Amino acid sequence: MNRLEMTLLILREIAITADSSRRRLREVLPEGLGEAQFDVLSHLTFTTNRNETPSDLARNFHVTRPAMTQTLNRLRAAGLIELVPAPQDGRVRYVRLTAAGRARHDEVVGVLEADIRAVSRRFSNADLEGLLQQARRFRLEMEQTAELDTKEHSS
Amino acid sequence: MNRLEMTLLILREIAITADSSRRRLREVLPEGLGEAQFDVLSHLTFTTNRNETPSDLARNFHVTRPAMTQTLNRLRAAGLIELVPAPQDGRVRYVRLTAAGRARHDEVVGVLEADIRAVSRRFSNADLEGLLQQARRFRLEMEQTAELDTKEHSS
DNA sequence: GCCATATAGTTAATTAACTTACCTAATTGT
DNA sequence: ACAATTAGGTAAGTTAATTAACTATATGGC
Repeated sequence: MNRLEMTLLILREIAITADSSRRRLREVLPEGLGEAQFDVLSHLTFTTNRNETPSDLARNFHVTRPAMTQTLNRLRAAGLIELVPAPQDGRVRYVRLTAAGRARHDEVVGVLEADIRAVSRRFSNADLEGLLQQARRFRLEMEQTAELDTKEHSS
Repeated sequence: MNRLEMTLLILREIAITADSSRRRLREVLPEGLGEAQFDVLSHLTFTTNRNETPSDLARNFHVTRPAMTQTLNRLRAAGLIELVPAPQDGRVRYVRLTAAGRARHDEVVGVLEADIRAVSRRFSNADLEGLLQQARRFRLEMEQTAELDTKEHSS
């Protein structure tokens, strides 16, 4: 088996795993909280007080700004985030997680934690560390290749 | 960093990588061929002459039968698959890849191959083999945990 | 200072890919 | 022979995305 074939198989495993965890997340999400919304909520819990704007989030998640507007609207309607105006720039709004938003996120994570813990128990510390390192390297190489592609396309 | 945290980070890397490759696929897909359709096409190229039914495919992809009906309808409308009636069972139809379907699939794969090759070149044979093995093991443990969850739910 | 241009955000319309609820036809087990 | 299961499909609705077009604010060159 050559490297091309192995890389294809690695991508397949990654796709299946991502799909599987995605499916589990969907089962656990409460009524009215969609996947895209949870992803943003989750991101915000890691980056509080960084004054992120809707545009920043759109870039971060690789979606268009209207897509992010829609996601943020739903989160705001549910009271899970707030948009506060930026003092220096009248165009800009900062996205802020509310207490309710943080609570809702933590509920979901609480349910998922049991599953993730069950998986983590099957591996040694060293195995997890190795996999994490390799997976991260693989991801970085992928993104670098993707960048080259987009630059080619724009030329 | 404990095992739970490492597992979370691994899942994050996997999610990002899957998303990235998905995005690249979307860029490459020709007008009128959606992701779900390509996935089915791709699956069929690996399993020709196995007499798979729409139900089989729905199970395989973890989607409902109406979802698969829709995907197959589009593929059939584009002439990329055929549904042939099963001789022994009047309810069943077998899904068959057409020559046009195989050709369309191969075109897309041809474009993607350059990218995958670029990534594969950055890794040693041993690294890829190690990552593949670990990624597969991780996937299997995930699926096993997911199975337990669904059984709990049905009891 | 003024205007061209870029940037932030939004609205409207459309699409892909799902879901659930419900229906029909064919098969199977007792 | 007939009740229950299975294969397939229709209809209607949802989520998350897209592109096109709009408004409002900011900025850089002359």
